[in-house]
Amino acid sequence: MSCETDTIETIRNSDQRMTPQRLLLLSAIRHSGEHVTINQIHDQVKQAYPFINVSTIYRNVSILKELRLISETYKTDGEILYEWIGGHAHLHMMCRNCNEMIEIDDKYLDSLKQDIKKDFGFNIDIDHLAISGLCVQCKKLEQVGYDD
Amino acid sequence: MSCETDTIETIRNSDQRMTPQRLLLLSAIRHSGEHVTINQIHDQVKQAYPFINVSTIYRNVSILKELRLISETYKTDGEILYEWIGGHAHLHMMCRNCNEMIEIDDKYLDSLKQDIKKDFGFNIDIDHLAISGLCVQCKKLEQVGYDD
DNA sequence: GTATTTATTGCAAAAAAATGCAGGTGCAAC
DNA sequence: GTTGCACCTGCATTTTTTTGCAATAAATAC
Repeated sequence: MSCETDTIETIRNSDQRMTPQRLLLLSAIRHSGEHVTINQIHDQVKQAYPFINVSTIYRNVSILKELRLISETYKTDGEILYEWIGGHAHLHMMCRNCNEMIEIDDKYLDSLKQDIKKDFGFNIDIDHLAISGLCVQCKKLEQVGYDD
Repeated sequence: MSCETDTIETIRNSDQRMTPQRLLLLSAIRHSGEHVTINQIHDQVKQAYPFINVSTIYRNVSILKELRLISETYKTDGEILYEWIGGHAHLHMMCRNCNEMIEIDDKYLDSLKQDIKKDFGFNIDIDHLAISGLCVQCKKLEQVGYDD
Protein backbone atom coordinates (compact mmCIF):
# COMPACT_ATOMS: atom_id res chain seq x y z
CA MET A 1 0.00 0.00 0.00
CA SER A 2 2.52 2.54 1.13
CA CYS A 3 4.80 1.59 -1.69
CA GLU A 4 2.00 2.33 -4.08
CA THR A 5 1.63 5.73 -2.54
CA ASP A 6 5.31 6.28 -3.17
CA THR A 7 4.89 5.31 -6.77
CA ILE A 8 2.04 7.72 -7.26
CA GLU A 9 4.11 10.44 -5.68
CA THR A 10 7.03 9.74 -7.96
CA ILE A 11 4.83 9.90 -10.98
CA ARG A 12 3.01 13.03 -9.92
CA ASN A 13 6.23 14.79 -9.09
CA SER A 14 7.51 14.34 -12.58
CA ASP A 15 4.62 15.97 -14.39
CA GLN A 16 2.90 12.72 -15.13
CA ARG A 17 -0.66 11.75 -14.46
CA MET A 18 -2.02 8.74 -12.71
CA THR A 19 -4.39 7.12 -15.13
CA PRO A 20 -6.29 3.89 -14.59
CA GLN A 21 -4.31 2.29 -17.39
CA ARG A 22 -1.08 3.23 -15.75
CA LEU A 23 -2.28 1.94 -12.44
CA LEU A 24 -3.21 -1.40 -13.94
CA LEU A 25 0.10 -1.63 -15.69
CA LEU A 26 1.99 -0.83 -12.54
CA SER A 27 0.12 -3.44 -10.63
CA ALA A 28 0.65 -6.00 -13.36
CA ILE A 29 4.40 -5.51 -13.28
CA ARG A 30 4.49 -5.40 -9.53
CA HIS A 31 2.50 -8.50 -8.92
CA SER A 32 3.19 -10.83 -11.78
CA GLY A 33 6.16 -12.80 -10.57
CA GLU A 34 9.60 -11.51 -11.20
CA HIS A 35 10.20 -10.74 -14.84
CA VAL A 36 7.69 -9.92 -17.49
CA THR A 37 7.74 -9.10 -21.15
CA ILE A 38 5.72 -6.39 -22.85
CA ASN A 39 3.24 -8.97 -24.04
CA GLN A 40 2.82 -10.53 -20.64
CA ILE A 41 2.08 -7.12 -19.21
CA HIS A 42 -0.37 -6.45 -21.98
CA ASP A 43 -2.16 -9.74 -21.48
CA GLN A 44 -2.36 -9.23 -17.79
CA VAL A 45 -3.78 -5.72 -18.03
CA LYS A 46 -6.24 -6.81 -20.68
CA GLN A 47 -7.86 -9.14 -18.19
CA ALA A 48 -8.96 -6.16 -16.17
CA TYR A 49 -9.36 -3.69 -19.04
CA PRO A 50 -9.62 -5.38 -22.42
CA PHE A 51 -9.48 -2.18 -24.47
CA ILE A 52 -5.98 -1.16 -23.56
CA ASN A 53 -3.70 -0.77 -26.52
CA VAL A 54 -0.20 -2.21 -26.83
CA SER A 55 1.19 1.19 -27.58
CA THR A 56 0.07 2.32 -24.17
CA ILE A 57 2.09 -0.47 -22.66
CA TYR A 58 5.15 0.44 -24.65
CA ARG A 59 4.87 4.10 -23.78
CA ASN A 60 4.30 3.57 -20.10
CA VAL A 61 6.99 1.01 -19.73
CA SER A 62 9.36 3.48 -21.27
CA ILE A 63 8.28 6.21 -18.86
CA LEU A 64 8.53 3.98 -15.81
CA LYS A 65 11.95 2.96 -16.95
CA GLU A 66 13.06 6.59 -17.13
CA LEU A 67 11.70 7.16 -13.65
CA ARG A 68 13.65 4.12 -12.57
CA LEU A 69 10.59 2.48 -11.10
CA ILE A 70 11.09 -0.58 -13.22
CA SER A 71 14.18 -2.11 -14.67
CA GLU A 72 14.80 -3.40 -18.13
CA THR A 73 16.90 -6.47 -18.75
CA TYR A 74 18.04 -7.64 -22.12
CA LYS A 75 18.28 -11.35 -22.09
CA THR A 76 21.07 -12.77 -24.16
CA ASP A 77 18.52 -14.30 -26.46
CA GLY A 78 17.16 -10.87 -27.23
CA GLU A 79 14.03 -10.97 -25.12
CA ILE A 80 13.47 -7.92 -22.97
CA LEU A 81 12.24 -8.33 -19.43
CA TYR A 82 10.80 -5.76 -17.09
CA GLU A 83 10.77 -5.96 -13.37
CA TRP A 84 9.65 -3.86 -10.46
CA ILE A 85 12.59 -2.33 -8.65
CA GLY A 86 11.78 -3.30 -5.12
CA GLY A 87 15.01 -2.65 -3.31
CA HIS A 88 16.20 -6.21 -3.89
CA ALA A 89 18.74 -5.48 -6.57
CA HIS A 90 20.19 -8.53 -8.23
CA LEU A 91 22.13 -9.67 -11.23
CA HIS A 92 20.92 -12.03 -13.88
CA MET A 93 23.16 -14.68 -15.23
CA MET A 94 21.79 -16.28 -18.32
CA CYS A 95 23.19 -19.47 -19.72
CA ARG A 96 23.89 -19.04 -23.40
CA ASN A 97 23.26 -22.72 -23.93
CA CYS A 98 20.10 -23.65 -22.03
CA ASN A 99 18.82 -20.12 -21.40
CA GLU A 100 18.35 -20.77 -17.74
CA MET A 101 18.49 -17.62 -15.66
CA ILE A 102 20.10 -17.43 -12.27
CA GLU A 103 19.60 -14.49 -9.96
CA ILE A 104 22.55 -13.39 -7.94
CA ASP A 105 22.66 -10.90 -5.12
CA ASP A 106 24.17 -7.60 -6.13
CA LYS A 107 26.71 -7.76 -3.32
CA TYR A 108 28.81 -9.69 -5.81
CA LEU A 109 29.13 -6.50 -7.76
CA ASP A 110 30.44 -4.44 -4.86
CA SER A 111 34.11 -4.90 -5.53
CA LEU A 112 33.76 -4.34 -9.27
CA LYS A 113 31.78 -1.19 -8.58
CA GLN A 114 34.43 0.15 -6.26
CA ASP A 115 37.27 -0.57 -8.64
CA ILE A 116 35.54 1.08 -11.57
CA LYS A 117 34.56 4.07 -9.51
CA LYS A 118 38.07 4.49 -8.19
CA ASP A 119 39.80 4.14 -11.54
CA PHE A 120 37.31 5.73 -13.91
CA GLY A 121 34.84 7.66 -11.80
CA PHE A 122 32.08 5.68 -13.41
CA ASN A 123 29.14 4.80 -11.15
CA ILE A 124 27.65 1.45 -12.02
CA ASP A 125 23.92 1.17 -11.52
CA ILE A 126 23.07 -1.35 -8.87
CA ASP A 127 20.12 -2.60 -10.82
CA HIS A 128 19.80 -4.75 -13.85
CA LEU A 129 22.15 -6.27 -16.25
CA ALA A 130 22.06 -9.71 -17.74
CA ILE A 131 25.35 -11.46 -18.00
CA SER A 132 25.89 -14.20 -20.49
CA GLY A 133 27.77 -17.36 -19.72
CA LEU A 134 27.51 -21.08 -19.16
CA CYS A 135 25.78 -22.70 -16.24
CA VAL A 136 27.30 -25.65 -14.37
CA GLN A 137 25.49 -28.31 -16.34
CA CYS A 138 26.18 -26.85 -19.77
CA LYS A 139 29.79 -26.19 -18.90
CA LYS A 140 30.18 -29.87 -18.09
CA LEU A 141 28.61 -30.88 -21.37
CA GLU A 142 30.94 -28.55 -23.24
CA GLN A 143 34.00 -30.12 -21.61
CA VAL A 144 34.74 -32.48 -24.41
CA GLY A 145 38.35 -32.12 -25.24
CA TYR A 146 39.76 -28.96 -23.78
CA ASP A 147 40.23 -27.51 -20.36
CA ASP A 148 40.63 -23.83 -19.55
CA MET B 1 45.18 -12.46 -43.43
CA SER B 2 45.84 -15.38 -41.17
CA CYS B 3 43.01 -14.35 -38.96
CA GLU B 4 40.74 -14.50 -41.96
CA THR B 5 41.89 -18.02 -42.61
CA ASP B 6 40.98 -18.85 -39.05
CA THR B 7 37.55 -17.41 -39.57
CA ILE B 8 36.97 -19.44 -42.68
CA GLU B 9 38.10 -22.54 -40.83
CA THR B 10 35.74 -21.88 -37.96
CA ILE B 11 32.85 -21.42 -40.31
CA ARG B 12 33.61 -24.47 -42.40
CA ASN B 13 34.09 -26.59 -39.34
CA SER B 14 30.61 -25.85 -38.20
CA ASP B 15 28.79 -26.91 -41.31
CA GLN B 16 28.53 -23.43 -42.68
CA ARG B 17 29.56 -22.14 -46.05
CA MET B 18 31.72 -19.29 -47.04
CA THR B 19 29.64 -17.21 -49.36
CA PRO B 20 30.62 -13.90 -50.92
CA GLN B 21 27.95 -12.16 -48.89
CA ARG B 22 29.27 -13.63 -45.72
CA LEU B 23 32.79 -12.65 -46.62
CA LEU B 24 31.76 -9.07 -47.23
CA LEU B 25 29.86 -8.99 -44.00
CA LEU B 26 32.78 -10.35 -42.05
CA SER B 27 35.09 -7.82 -43.53
CA ALA B 28 32.65 -5.02 -42.83
CA ILE B 29 32.45 -5.89 -39.17
CA ARG B 30 36.14 -6.49 -38.90
CA HIS B 31 37.23 -3.27 -40.49
CA SER B 32 34.65 -0.69 -39.65
CA GLY B 33 35.91 0.72 -36.40
CA GLU B 34 34.89 -0.83 -33.17
CA HIS B 35 31.15 -1.19 -32.86
CA VAL B 36 28.61 -1.38 -35.62
CA THR B 37 24.88 -1.76 -35.84
CA ILE B 38 22.99 -4.03 -38.22
CA ASN B 39 22.22 -1.09 -40.46
CA GLN B 40 25.78 0.11 -40.54
CA ILE B 41 26.90 -3.33 -41.57
CA HIS B 42 24.21 -3.41 -44.21
CA ASP B 43 25.19 -0.02 -45.60
CA GLN B 44 28.81 -0.98 -45.71
CA VAL B 45 28.24 -4.27 -47.50
CA LYS B 46 25.87 -2.60 -49.95
CA GLN B 47 28.69 -0.45 -51.18
CA ALA B 48 30.40 -3.54 -52.53
CA TYR B 49 27.30 -5.53 -53.32
CA PRO B 50 24.16 -3.41 -53.53
CA PHE B 51 21.73 -6.31 -53.81
CA ILE B 52 22.33 -7.78 -50.41
CA ASN B 53 19.22 -8.04 -48.31
CA VAL B 54 18.99 -6.91 -44.70
CA SER B 55 17.71 -10.29 -43.72
CA THR B 56 20.99 -11.77 -44.83
CA ILE B 57 22.73 -9.44 -42.45
CA TYR B 58 20.43 -10.41 -39.61
CA ARG B 59 20.89 -14.07 -40.20
CA ASN B 60 24.61 -13.97 -40.64
CA VAL B 61 25.15 -11.79 -37.65
CA SER B 62 23.18 -14.29 -35.67
CA ILE B 63 25.28 -17.17 -36.94
CA LEU B 64 28.55 -15.39 -36.28
CA LYS B 65 27.32 -14.61 -32.82
CA GLU B 66 26.61 -18.27 -32.16
CA LEU B 67 30.08 -19.13 -33.36
CA ARG B 68 31.40 -16.46 -31.04
CA LEU B 69 33.25 -14.72 -33.83
CA ILE B 70 31.49 -11.48 -33.10
CA SER B 71 30.01 -10.15 -29.93
CA GLU B 72 26.68 -8.50 -29.38
CA THR B 73 26.28 -5.65 -26.96
CA TYR B 74 22.99 -4.22 -25.87
CA LYS B 75 23.48 -0.59 -25.18
CA THR B 76 21.37 0.72 -22.36
CA ASP B 77 19.46 2.82 -24.84
CA GLY B 78 18.38 -0.31 -26.68
CA GLU B 79 20.72 -0.11 -29.63
CA ILE B 80 22.54 -3.31 -30.43
CA LEU B 81 26.18 -3.21 -31.38
CA TYR B 82 28.30 -5.87 -32.98
CA GLU B 83 32.00 -6.15 -32.78
CA TRP B 84 34.69 -8.45 -33.95
CA ILE B 85 36.08 -10.52 -31.12
CA GLY B 86 39.75 -9.96 -31.54
CA GLY B 87 41.13 -11.25 -28.29
CA HIS B 88 40.88 -7.84 -26.68
CA ALA B 89 37.91 -8.52 -24.44
CA HIS B 90 36.57 -5.48 -22.72
CA LEU B 91 33.60 -4.16 -20.83
CA HIS B 92 31.40 -1.35 -21.93
CA MET B 93 30.19 1.13 -19.43
CA MET B 94 27.45 3.28 -20.82
CA CYS B 95 26.32 6.43 -19.09
CA ARG B 96 22.57 6.44 -18.80
CA ASN B 97 22.56 10.21 -18.95
CA CYS B 98 24.88 11.27 -21.75
CA ASN B 99 25.20 7.86 -23.47
CA GLU B 100 28.94 8.08 -23.51
CA MET B 101 30.57 4.66 -23.66
CA ILE B 102 33.75 3.83 -21.83
CA GLU B 103 35.71 0.70 -22.57
CA ILE B 104 37.29 -1.04 -19.67
CA ASP B 105 39.74 -3.88 -19.66
CA ASP B 106 38.16 -7.17 -18.74
CA LYS B 107 40.67 -7.76 -15.96
CA TYR B 108 38.24 -5.79 -13.81
CA LEU B 109 35.86 -8.70 -14.14
CA ASP B 110 38.29 -11.30 -12.89
CA SER B 111 37.30 -11.24 -9.27
CA LEU B 112 33.56 -11.19 -10.03
CA LYS B 113 34.03 -14.11 -12.39
CA GLN B 114 35.86 -16.12 -9.77
CA ASP B 115 33.30 -15.44 -7.07
CA ILE B 116 30.38 -16.40 -9.27
CA LYS B 117 32.13 -19.51 -10.47
CA LYS B 118 33.00 -20.57 -6.96
CA ASP B 119 29.58 -19.96 -5.49
CA PHE B 120 27.28 -20.87 -8.37
CA GLY B 121 29.36 -22.76 -10.88
CA PHE B 122 28.33 -20.22 -13.46
CA ASN B 123 30.97 -19.32 -16.05
CA ILE B 124 30.69 -15.70 -17.12
CA ASP B 125 31.63 -15.04 -20.71
CA ILE B 126 34.71 -12.91 -20.92
CA ASP B 127 33.40 -10.95 -23.81
CA HIS B 128 30.73 -8.38 -24.06
CA LEU B 129 28.39 -6.91 -21.62
CA ALA B 130 27.26 -3.37 -21.37
CA ILE B 131 26.86 -1.96 -17.92
CA SER B 132 24.70 1.01 -17.26
CA GLY B 133 25.62 3.77 -14.90
CA LEU B 134 26.63 7.38 -14.58
CA CYS B 135 29.89 8.81 -15.79
CA VAL B 136 31.94 11.26 -13.72
CA GLN B 137 30.50 14.36 -15.30
CA CYS B 138 26.88 13.30 -15.13
CA LYS B 139 27.27 12.07 -11.58
CA LYS B 140 28.48 15.53 -10.61
CA LEU B 141 25.56 17.18 -12.31
CA GLU B 142 23.17 14.89 -10.50
CA GLN B 143 24.68 15.79 -7.15
CA VAL B 144 22.13 18.43 -6.32
CA GLY B 145 20.87 17.77 -2.87
CA TYR B 146 21.64 14.28 -1.75
CA ASP B 147 24.73 12.23 -1.18
CA ASP B 148 24.94 8.45 -1.23
C1' DG C 1 -18.87 21.73 -8.71
C1' DT C 2 -17.05 23.87 -13.21
C1' DA C 3 -13.70 25.42 -16.36
C1' DT C 4 -9.02 25.27 -18.13
C1' DT C 5 -4.85 23.31 -19.28
C1' DT C 6 -2.15 19.76 -20.95
C1' DA C 7 -0.62 14.94 -20.54
C1' DT C 8 -2.42 10.53 -22.07
C1' DT C 9 -5.01 7.29 -24.68
C1' DG C 10 -6.60 4.50 -28.66
C1' DC C 11 -6.66 4.07 -33.24
C1' DA C 12 -4.54 3.82 -37.56
C1' DA C 13 -0.68 3.88 -40.12
C1' DA C 14 4.41 3.59 -40.61
C1' DA C 15 8.74 1.79 -39.61
C1' DA C 16 11.69 -1.79 -38.10
C1' DA C 17 12.80 -6.50 -37.34
C1' DA C 18 12.09 -11.32 -37.97
C1' DT C 19 10.61 -15.42 -40.61
C1' DG C 20 9.05 -18.93 -44.43
C1' DC C 21 9.94 -20.53 -48.59
C1' DA C 22 11.50 -21.54 -53.36
C1' DG C 23 15.26 -21.16 -56.10
C1' DG C 24 20.36 -20.67 -56.18
C1' DT C 25 24.95 -22.14 -54.95
C1' DG C 26 29.07 -23.77 -52.14
C1' DC C 27 31.52 -27.71 -51.61
C1' DA C 28 32.65 -32.50 -51.25
C1' DA C 29 32.51 -36.88 -53.64
C1' DC C 30 33.01 -38.91 -57.67
C1' DG D 1 34.18 -31.50 -64.82
C1' DT D 2 29.67 -33.11 -63.04
C1' DT D 3 26.35 -34.32 -59.51
C1' DG D 4 23.86 -34.11 -55.27
C1' DC D 5 22.87 -32.44 -50.94
C1' DA D 6 22.26 -29.10 -47.62
C1' DC D 7 23.01 -24.55 -46.67
C1' DC D 8 22.14 -19.60 -48.13
C1' DT D 9 19.99 -15.87 -50.30
C1' DG D 10 16.42 -12.67 -51.65
C1' DC D 11 11.86 -11.74 -51.81
C1' DA D 12 7.41 -11.54 -49.81
C1' DT D 13 5.07 -11.77 -45.70
C1' DT D 14 4.33 -11.53 -40.87
C1' DT D 15 5.29 -9.85 -36.51
C1' DT D 16 6.85 -6.36 -33.45
C1' DT D 17 7.63 -1.65 -32.16
C1' DT D 18 7.09 3.22 -32.94
C1' DT D 19 4.72 7.45 -34.26
C1' DG D 20 0.96 11.12 -35.48
C1' DC D 21 -3.19 12.83 -34.25
C1' DA D 22 -7.86 13.72 -32.58
C1' DA D 23 -10.48 12.80 -28.62
C1' DT D 24 -10.35 12.07 -23.73
C1' DA D 25 -9.58 12.82 -19.06
C1' DA D 26 -6.28 14.08 -14.99
C1' DA D 27 -4.94 17.79 -12.12
C1' DT D 28 -5.25 22.61 -10.84
C1' DA D 29 -7.49 26.94 -10.06
C1' DC D 30 -11.59 29.13 -9.41
